Amino acid sequence: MTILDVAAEANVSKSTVSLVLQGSNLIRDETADRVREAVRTLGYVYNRRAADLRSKSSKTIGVVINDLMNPFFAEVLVGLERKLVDAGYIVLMAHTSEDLTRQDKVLLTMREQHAAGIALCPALGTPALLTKTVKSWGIPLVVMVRTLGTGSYDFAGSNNTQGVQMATDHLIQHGHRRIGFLGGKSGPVLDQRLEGYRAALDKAGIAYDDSLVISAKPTRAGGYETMKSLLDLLPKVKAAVCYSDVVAFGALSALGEHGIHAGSDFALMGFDNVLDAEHSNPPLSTVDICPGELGEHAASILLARIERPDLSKQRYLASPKLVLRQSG
Amino acid sequence: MTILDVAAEANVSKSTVSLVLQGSNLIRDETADRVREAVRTLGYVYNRRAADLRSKSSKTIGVVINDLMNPFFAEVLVGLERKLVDAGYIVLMAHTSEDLTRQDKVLLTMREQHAAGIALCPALGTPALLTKTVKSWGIPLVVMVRTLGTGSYDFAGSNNTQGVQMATDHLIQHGHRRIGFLGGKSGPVLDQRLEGYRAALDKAGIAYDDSLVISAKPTRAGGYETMKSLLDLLPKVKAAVCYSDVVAFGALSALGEHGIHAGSDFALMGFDNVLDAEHSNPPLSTVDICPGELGEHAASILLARIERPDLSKQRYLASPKLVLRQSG
DNA sequence: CTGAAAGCGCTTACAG
DNA sequence: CTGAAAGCGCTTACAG
Repeated sequence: MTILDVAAEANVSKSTVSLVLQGSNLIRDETADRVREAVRTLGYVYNRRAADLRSKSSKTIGVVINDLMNPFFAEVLVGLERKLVDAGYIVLMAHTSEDLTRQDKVLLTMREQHAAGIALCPALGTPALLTKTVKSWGIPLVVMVRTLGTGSYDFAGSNNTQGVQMATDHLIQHGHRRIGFLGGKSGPVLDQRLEGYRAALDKAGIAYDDSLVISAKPTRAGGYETMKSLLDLLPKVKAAVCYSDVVAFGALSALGEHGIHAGSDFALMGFDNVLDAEHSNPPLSTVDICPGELGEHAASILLARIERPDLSKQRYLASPKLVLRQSG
Repeated sequence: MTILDVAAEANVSKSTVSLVLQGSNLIRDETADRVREAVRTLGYVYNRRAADLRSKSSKTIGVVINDLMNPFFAEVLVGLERKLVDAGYIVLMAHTSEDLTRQDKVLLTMREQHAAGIALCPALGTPALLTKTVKSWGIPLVVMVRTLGTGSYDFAGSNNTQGVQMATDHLIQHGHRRIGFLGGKSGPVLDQRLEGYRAALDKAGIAYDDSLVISAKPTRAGGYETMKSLLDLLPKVKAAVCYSDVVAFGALSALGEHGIHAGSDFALMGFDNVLDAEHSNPPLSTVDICPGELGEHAASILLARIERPDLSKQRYLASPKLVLRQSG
């Protein structure tokens, strides 16, 4: 079943069918209607891959995510996907679990599939060079969430330094002087967030104390472990800002286990404002960077780049907003 | 840059290049090496779409998910994707947000893209007929999580009735007679889980009480609302089984707000055993259906169907296991 | 406004 | 074991 069959049914040439299918206005309405009628009666299905091959275009976008288990990335992905589908694209999705080998593999696959563009949340340890590599393939790229060196590439992320500074400030304003920083693994995002933490401390004239900063994977388990360490080592600390909401959820669990009530006994701040933060136990005070919108912006940036490859470097940085709930 | 360039570089015909690229053993090792060398020096990239078009095959699988915001589905997706990628496929992902129109649209797109198979978690309200429709397209289909009528189609899900019965039994064995059922929206899964709830009650000689069953969206917000309703209307009820873990997390939040401690003051059971359940506040007692493995099984079923279209109907039903933590 | 012709980058019988 | 030829289902100048 091809356009040839449709052409025969509608008594036109296959060029005419093709033009109608593309919504061209070169064809008389009457003829176009006849073609569409034929499409319907035959149950013809457009073969987009053949069309893409011939026209050297593509309607698929590759998106590579490294941690879907984290609701933050799930929300980013949903926002991104929605926007892309609405623009007539379909997403080739791959999950790396922070595995660089896997990331290279799926990137190659997306290249073989002739993706029109790639939205990448790079796995930890990704070389900054990757942005140049993808560019050399001729595939538009938008990097998400984690910066990849200081080169020139399209990016959608958040102002991490400012955000964590706001969270830390808030704790300081409520009288806390000894404030923990929990979770996060080495990488650009941790560096930026830690910088915000230190900046807030500096501004308040509080000395930075290494033992208050406990690093771990940005997961619930990581948050749980870091909070337990903090409680064991420094039982007098009564406040902490977390690397992310997910880390904060784990910390909440550890707090609960110790019979400590977040909010009244201990002030805890998250980061991201994932949907779950509104209904955690207790509801989490956090820094809102609108994960879904971040994904939508990434999509817009990529789409713009595809349309006009010579655009100057695009950059979206979510402005953090403090959201105060019960935990801190 | 095509196989013609590679052929020229390696001094062979393009047929030979094609054969080497496909790993055929028809080509002498020496020649094959020369071709691979040419591929490397030229930086040639295989055009899989052209190959797929010509050979009428496809290495993409469509997967449609309706609620990625729910960690259960995220875990299913990750398991599914991992298995598919390892088998040499790449996934075309779409998110429906329970929107039937959107679901129809992405299904059509996947058809136009010539997906080799489709893994579908149907949106609520999907007509049972859909399995036949997709079959009529000639595309292998595996339905996930939610059954779609009683027809003959490949399916991967869990034994919901048995699972909820186990959770309810557990509560009954601990002396509870008035047990709430919280959350869940009308659909096959809710019916099955409710059936397990009633079966456990029946077996224990406890009358079913309509006012203890409170329905709502299967989200944290839904769980929060249903628990608040339960607490307001029936303050003497001290136990509940939830439609899902996510609902239970919301319920935990409402419990906390009322100063009620899950575990000692109120027994709460979840369903799914998502990763988060281990580190909620308090850690959630739940029914484990291994979401990730469910996704892997869905992949295996689909892959088997693609390999052998005439296989008899395949069905995977996760056997639920009780996981007792702090909440109940 | 519509048709005949060439071609996108591959694969696959078919010869040799 | 390797090459010449046809063709997958489309699009796109080019005529008319």
